[in-house]
Order: sequence, then structure tokens, then C-alpha cells
Amino acid sequence: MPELPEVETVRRGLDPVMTGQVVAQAQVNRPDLRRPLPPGMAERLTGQRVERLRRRSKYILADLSSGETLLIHLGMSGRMLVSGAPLARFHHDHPAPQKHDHVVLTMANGVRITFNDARRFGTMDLIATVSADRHPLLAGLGPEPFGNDFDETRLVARLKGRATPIKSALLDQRVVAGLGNIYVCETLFRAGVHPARQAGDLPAMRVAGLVAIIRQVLSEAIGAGGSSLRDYRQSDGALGYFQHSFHVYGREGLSCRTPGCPGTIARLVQSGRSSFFCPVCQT
DNA sequence: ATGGGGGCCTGCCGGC
DNA sequence: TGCCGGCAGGCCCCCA
Repeated sequence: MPELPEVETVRRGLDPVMTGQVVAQAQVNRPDLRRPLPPGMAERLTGQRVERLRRRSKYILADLSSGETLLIHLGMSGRMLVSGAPLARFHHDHPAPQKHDHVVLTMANGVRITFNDARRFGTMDLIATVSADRHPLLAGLGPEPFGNDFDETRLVARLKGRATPIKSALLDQRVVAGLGNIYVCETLFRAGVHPARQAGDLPAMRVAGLVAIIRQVLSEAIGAGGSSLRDYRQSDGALGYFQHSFHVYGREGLSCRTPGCPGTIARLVQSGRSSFFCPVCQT
């Protein structure tokens, strides 16, 4: 459930039950995720207080009292399931363990956080908080979409001369961090840009316009609690409803939602990923 | 250096 | 009902 709005939604859901709380117990069921979990992870988590929950791109970072930071990535199918009421005297209101519960954190307040990830594309790591930005997974990331480093001038400069489809360019986490397939599709629809357009061929004005549109799409999605693509609460943990606002993603063969537009949403495959677009609105 | 394709995993859905 | 192919929100690696 992995693009920026979903990750931010997860972070916001975890914040009230994790921040300020001590990890009473950490249980690692499967250390062989996409990257192997760090050695001694359970021991290094146990007894630590979560000082802060942050997000960078699609990563969640939990700063611990030990001076280490727990880095979490949800991959494609990762979820953070929260169970158990805070301060509950008894802890038997937890669901039965599921097949892909790889890491289980039990906080001192009785809340349990379960990292479940069927495809194991997700990962976790433990790193020194002071140098977290230099972690290999974070070091190459481009600007945060809502950060000051992401602006029209810099985006235009970054895409100038690029001989790659604009779709691929916006998926490139070095250009801007946090967008995935859904939000790139929706961004390009709103911008009226065909996904196959070469990034370097787009007039600077149109590239500049992408900045505000990206922020708008992401803001709306965060406001809706992200997008839930399958069974609502089960698979996403988040209760997002932004999927109802999709104009193109997953709408192949359906009518364009632009009032008066006769177009039918089409799909094309670019570097192995589906791009959805309206052939009439997007040129 | 840059862009494209393959691979990593499992689950689900539609078609036969 | 059962099997099979295709598809999936991400990212890394390798090759041209």
C-alpha cells in the first residue's frame, strides 16, 4: 500500500499508539524479507522508547531512545496492523496470527503492531538516527513533494533534455520522492499530459505546472486517508477512500470523467507498468 | 550516464 | 470446481 499518501496515512495511524511508548516486546518471525532484517533486531528494539515517527518518501522512520532509528518500507503488500486498545488491562483482544506476520511489536501500552507482508517486498532496518539520511535506501531520494527543495525551477532543470517518457521520469524517485504508479497516472491526467510524452520535449511551462498538481493530488489523497485497492480495512490497515476519486487509474475501457469528454480510458505498458490515460484529454 | 527490462514474492481474479 | 495466465500500489540490478 505503498505510495506517499498511504504511507503517510499509516504513519498518522501509528503515531498516537507508538510515539512516547516503549517497545515491551519485539518478535521477528521471518528475517528474510527483501533485504534481510538487521542482526539482533528484536533485542535492539526491546526496551526502547519511540521518540518520534517520521516519514521520508515511502519510508516510515521510528526514532528510538537508543539513538537508533527503525526504518520501515511496506513494499507492495506490506501493512502495519494495529490491535489491542491502549492501556487495556488484558491483551486478548488481538486477532489470531496471520500467515505473513513477519514482525510483531508489543508496546508497553498493550497495543500490538504487526508488520504483515505477503510478497515480502517490504523491509526494515535499524540505523543510527544521526546518519539515517545517508542510509543506502534514503541517500538517493529526490526532494519531498511538499518540501522547499521541490519547486518549478528545479523540476524543469531536472527534466530538461531527458529522453524518457514523463511517466517514467515522475516514477523516478530521484526526481521527486514518493510518487508511485497510481499518483503519477492521476497527476498526468490532471495535467493533460500523455504518459508517453518525452520529458525533455514538454514545454517548461507544462513541466512547471506539474509541481502544484502533484501537491494537489497528494494532498487530496492524504486527506482521504490514501487509496484502498482491495478489501478496505483488511489489506490496507488504512481506511482510505481516494480510490473513488481516480480519474484514470484502473479505469481502462470506462468513460473519461471529464464533463463532455467523449474519451475512453486507455492503458499502455511502460517499462512493465500500466499507464492509464484519456487519449482525448492527455496529449 | 541513462533508459529499459527482468527479477524478487505471493495472492487474487477472470477465463476456459 | 479447478487450473492457468495475467496482473498487482516498489525497487534493485544488470545490460545496452
